[in-house]
Amino acid sequence: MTANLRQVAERAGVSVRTVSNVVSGFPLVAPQTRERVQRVLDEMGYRPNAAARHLRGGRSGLVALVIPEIASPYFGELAGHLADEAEKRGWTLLVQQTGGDARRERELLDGVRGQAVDGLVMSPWALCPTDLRRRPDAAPLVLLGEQDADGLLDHVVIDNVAAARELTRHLIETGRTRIAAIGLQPHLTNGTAARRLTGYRQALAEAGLPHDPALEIPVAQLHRADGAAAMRGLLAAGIDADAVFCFSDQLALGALHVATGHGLRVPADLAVAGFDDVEDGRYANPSLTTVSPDKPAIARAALDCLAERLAPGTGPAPARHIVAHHLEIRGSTAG
Amino acid sequence: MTANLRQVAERAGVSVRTVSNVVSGFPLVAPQTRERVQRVLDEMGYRPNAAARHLRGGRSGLVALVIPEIASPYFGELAGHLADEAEKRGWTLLVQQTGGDARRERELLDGVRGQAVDGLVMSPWALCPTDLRRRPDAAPLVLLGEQDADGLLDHVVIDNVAAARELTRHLIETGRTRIAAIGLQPHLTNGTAARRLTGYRQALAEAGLPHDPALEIPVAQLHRADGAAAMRGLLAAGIDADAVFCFSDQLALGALHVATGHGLRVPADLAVAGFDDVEDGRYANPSLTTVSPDKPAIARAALDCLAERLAPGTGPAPARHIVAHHLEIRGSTAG
DNA sequence: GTGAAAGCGCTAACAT
DNA sequence: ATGTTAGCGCTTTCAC
Repeated sequence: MTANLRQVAERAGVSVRTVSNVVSGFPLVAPQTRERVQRVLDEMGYRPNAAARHLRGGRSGLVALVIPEIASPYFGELAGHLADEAEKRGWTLLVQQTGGDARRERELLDGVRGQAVDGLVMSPWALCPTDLRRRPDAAPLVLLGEQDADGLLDHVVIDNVAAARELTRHLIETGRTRIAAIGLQPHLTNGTAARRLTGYRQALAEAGLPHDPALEIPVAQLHRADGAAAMRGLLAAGIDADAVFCFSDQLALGALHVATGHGLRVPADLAVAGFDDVEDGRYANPSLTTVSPDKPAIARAALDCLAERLAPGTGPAPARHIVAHHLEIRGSTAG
Repeated sequence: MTANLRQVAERAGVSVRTVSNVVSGFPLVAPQTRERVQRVLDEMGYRPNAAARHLRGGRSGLVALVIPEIASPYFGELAGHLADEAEKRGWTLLVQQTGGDARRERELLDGVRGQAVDGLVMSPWALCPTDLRRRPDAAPLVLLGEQDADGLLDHVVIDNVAAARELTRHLIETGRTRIAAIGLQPHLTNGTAARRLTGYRQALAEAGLPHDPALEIPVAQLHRADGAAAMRGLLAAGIDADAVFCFSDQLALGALHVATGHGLRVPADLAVAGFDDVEDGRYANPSLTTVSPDKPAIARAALDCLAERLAPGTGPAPARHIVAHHLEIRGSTAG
């Protein structure tokens, strides 16, 4: 076992109290005592025991990231930023996967194992705001993505309506008129897809383009396979789209793969655009036009939010935190 | 605060001991008592306090994944499998990023914040086996990737030499004779790239093909950008390769992007192959031939290894755990 | 400026 | 089969 306070105290000939003071930087210690204690501390390679601190003080230094799956590129990139930001604040990030399953989301919210975390950053798919709020004296929670829970829960988002409208407008400006939208998720409580659809429809309406329900394609998940399936469906149905706007880069990469395999030239015959700006998109052939959310800012906003809730006092009311985004125009729409 | 054992005991009219027995499933409790206590437990929504358990028993239920970056698709997919496997064993996975930096690797090994974990799964880039072994009474450690540390440290690997040889042989069998290898990393302590190079050279030698140092390209990192840069260098130097074997899918996707952008037809003019079988590769245009390591098996092997070290007794000597792989032949080499 | 000691919630050794 | 209690390592209140 590693040395504890009592052992250090004995060796340094002082009390546990004094050693604790030195370790925690408490000011009222004689400089000479401090120095001697510090030397013993170093000699013995003292490390504060996290469990004891946690038991005593109530803080574990752990923040949980609760997401459908870490293997998804978007969540992977986000997790990277969150881990970095957490580190800066003296926290450590822990990952819990839900697979988008309601029971698992509930379990993790209630803290089956997460009980020992100081806060949660969660991207819910199956639980609605009402469910999410039902958690007696639990750790602070901040949500990622649209939730229709303004004022009830903290959540970090980009302006999905505006972003989808901008991207659709870009497609229209480059001459496309038959623009499909792939990625509706009517089965999810998470309102992100719905907002993107709204932005898409707004841009069409603004341009005076007709709105064709046959061009709005739902998907089961946001994986490449789902985008591929949607594209195959579009082609099989003989629907003559000249652009597809996918609600995630993964969907777009799947669609791009199928379109190219079908002999379509992108972007000449068909423009393809995505959402998220994950690294895969940049190196696709052709590289993918997409909406780029400011991911480091999302990570910062989420952790700032938790930090505020953990600070003494109740902090501000739960809010919708909007983070910047920009359009990243690349070869798949503007070759 | 949530209810504790004492409060439950009072309400149920028994001692803490009995409640503890019920919670932990200790057999010697009268069925009738057990039932009554369980009811109170449920009523009060009792949750064991992780910090107290940890302080008392020494187990935190946490396993740290220490890797260069979680945003990399390979590590993302692996993290997903590790999180699932950890969950099955009652562990929670925590992520620590090193950026491949030696000081940071050292820090995390010594447990700056990781001190409270039951074990570490690490992919070292900067520290050598000697450094890795220098850690007094720390948590069990299992390494991912080649380490030249047989018998000294537990590590989980695939047979990189064989895998690289098989892939190179496949390229030769499809008629390629000028095969470049992209991904040498002479600056890393991690011997993975070196073994893949060995396998590549063996296959060339077996086929009686000359070995050309100009075709062996080192890279700084394993990102798509590095693969792209290497491919650009190859083209700029006017080197007439008919295939490139990249030591990661990320490198291959970068190379593919540049080759295609240069007007090369893949695989007709140039075959491109990768390593890792990450999902991006499957949906690339054309889809990427690659070596597919059994990632779920890697996750299982790593955690089995930690579990053995944590079990009472010292367990078997540190060993090299070899996991299966197979060749995944796709359009980028065999269109 | 420093020491003594209580107590966070749990497990397990020791009693009965 | 169940009750009592020491003690894990730390922080902090209360004394001096």
